[in-house]
Amino acid sequence: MMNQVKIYDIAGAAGVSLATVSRVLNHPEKVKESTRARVLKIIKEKGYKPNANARGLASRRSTTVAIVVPRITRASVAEMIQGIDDSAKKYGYTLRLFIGADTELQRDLWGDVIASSVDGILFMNDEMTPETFDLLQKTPVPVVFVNAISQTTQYASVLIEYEKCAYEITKEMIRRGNKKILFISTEHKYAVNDLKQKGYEKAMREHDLPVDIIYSSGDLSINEKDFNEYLDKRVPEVAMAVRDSMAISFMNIAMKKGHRVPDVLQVIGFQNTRYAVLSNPKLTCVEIPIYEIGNKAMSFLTELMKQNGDNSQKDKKDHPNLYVPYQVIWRESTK
Amino acid sequence: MMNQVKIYDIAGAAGVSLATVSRVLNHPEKVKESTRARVLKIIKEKGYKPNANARGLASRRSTTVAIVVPRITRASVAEMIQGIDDSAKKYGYTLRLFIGADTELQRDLWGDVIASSVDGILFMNDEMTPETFDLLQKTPVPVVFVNAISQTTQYASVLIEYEKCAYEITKEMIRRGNKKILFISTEHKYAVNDLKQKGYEKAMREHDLPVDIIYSSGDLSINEKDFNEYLDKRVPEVAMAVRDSMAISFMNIAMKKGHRVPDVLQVIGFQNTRYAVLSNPKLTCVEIPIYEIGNKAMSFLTELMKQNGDNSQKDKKDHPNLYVPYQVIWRESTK
DNA sequence: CTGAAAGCGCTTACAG
DNA sequence: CTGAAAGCGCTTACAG
Repeated sequence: MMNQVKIYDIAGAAGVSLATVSRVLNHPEKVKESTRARVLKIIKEKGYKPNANARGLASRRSTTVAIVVPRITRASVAEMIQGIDDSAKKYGYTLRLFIGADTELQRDLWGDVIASSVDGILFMNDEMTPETFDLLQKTPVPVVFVNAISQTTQYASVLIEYEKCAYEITKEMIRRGNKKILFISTEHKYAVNDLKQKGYEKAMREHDLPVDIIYSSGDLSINEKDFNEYLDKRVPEVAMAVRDSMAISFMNIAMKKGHRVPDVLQVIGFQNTRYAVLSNPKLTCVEIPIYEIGNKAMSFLTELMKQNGDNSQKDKKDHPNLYVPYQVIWRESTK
Repeated sequence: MMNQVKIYDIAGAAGVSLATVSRVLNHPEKVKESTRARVLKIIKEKGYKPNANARGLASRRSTTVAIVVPRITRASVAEMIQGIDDSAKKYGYTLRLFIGADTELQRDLWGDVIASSVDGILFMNDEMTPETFDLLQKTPVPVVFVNAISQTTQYASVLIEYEKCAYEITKEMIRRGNKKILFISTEHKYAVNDLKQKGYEKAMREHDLPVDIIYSSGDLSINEKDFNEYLDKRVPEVAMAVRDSMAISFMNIAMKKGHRVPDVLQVIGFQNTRYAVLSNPKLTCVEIPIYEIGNKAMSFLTELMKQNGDNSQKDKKDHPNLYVPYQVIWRESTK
């Protein structure tokens, strides 16, 4: 086991006090050019890195942010984290990862987040029970919602305009002459899926077309059962699902029943995961720029953290939602 | 901004010293039943959580482990992290996430890992340059390789027996009467893919069958080009790819060229991601129990961390690889 | 521009 | 079983 090099070692080797070494790292402009260079050289030679715990404790800034997600295996989470990480690196922040949904948050997880003394929180959970809201209120550091909505203007959200987006693509399919348009959503209520549904319904109603929605599980085998039953009764002209995986699952089952895609049935997904390109035919879908969302959320959080440091007494101001542009990727599952 | 409750507040409210509060949390058996209950009650009421930085600094144990991965968006990483997290929760550990490949490790990232004073490291990177090995050697906390190989017995690896696994499935396809078996690997060298290839080659040679390997990119559009070119020349009876996504991509292209799967061409992937179930036909593949691998790696790491605390002077012992059982999931892409 | 000193919020021998 | 005290490795007013 190595002895890690400490700030004392650097100070000793450079012939200065600890304070100076610390300043070289944290306020370089306050140190004379020549001594700064000398100290820096030794820091490099010895490979010195200040202990994050000690630094965090003394400065009350940990340059660490927490990512809080309900599940890490959700299709979009990994890429979002990649976006967050790239931005975090740019600003010199390090990441802590907390995985858990509402119930875990209630129990202990949020306490762990706070105790870890992060400087800010990226919150990706979409269930906002009153209890969770309460926890958020007691949180001493800024929180940004990432691809989720905060339901209050007190917290910033970074996401796309889901309602508008679903509205527009539905309208476009109507314009192309389709009337029987199915909307496939999740059984479990997610705020963002509700928004998509609202957009779909609005477009359908504006054209006096019948709203047709099924709610299914995130579990593929349950999906298959539900979709089989549905397709035994009728075949829509267009099926639009809140997730790529559900769209593809629906498409595969319809094709097995002999309905040709896109001739008879057209299928549209949401997200543009890799699934969309690996499906056969390739899936048309709304591309959610999830990397961008993560990236932007992190950089916005750095701004809030800066303010939070400057004037912690100032009362919380309202934060608008930040919208990231989306686009539709037309592929083989539509004509 | 809330004032976080400190250990002093608890001590004050309970009418005991800080030391006692601390003991209640860390060595409850050393505290009298009645005072323990009283302190615990107040801790709960006030929602007290010890500051992780301070605790880490004072105890030299942060109950935090680092996950180090080259990319978070790799197909298997999310599920592995889920496995790690579930185990970490059980043992009371918290996670830090460091994303970066070999070059970033060299530059700064490994230094960040060390500075964050984690108690242990879960290392998932598959490039082990001599420089990286050097960094590992200087690391003051235990390291466990997760679904990667350490190339030295000094570090434990948790993974499956890739070579054996590829050997056996190749042999099985030979037994079923196939002779033209293609192996599809990545352009970029990954140690685990080399193992798979070795197993494939061994089986082929044992039966005097010609080894046929193509190396392609992880990028799907480049894949498609490579696979198109290959298929213009010949069609194998079996194609086996190191990743599900490559297998599916190959399968889709072959089908577009009119080769029926599985009648003419059979396809096998590695991993058993969700892609495998969303493909049409559904993909046969070797299931890598990636969740289990993460889970087991974390629990093994806790053991090493315990030892590391007990006797940090003891010299490093050799650690064997820990193998997790795999299985083949036969689906529609084979007959 | 630099150093001595206090303090961040804990834990842990050491006494008693 | 409990408390007073030292110390973990830093940062940051405060003097000079």
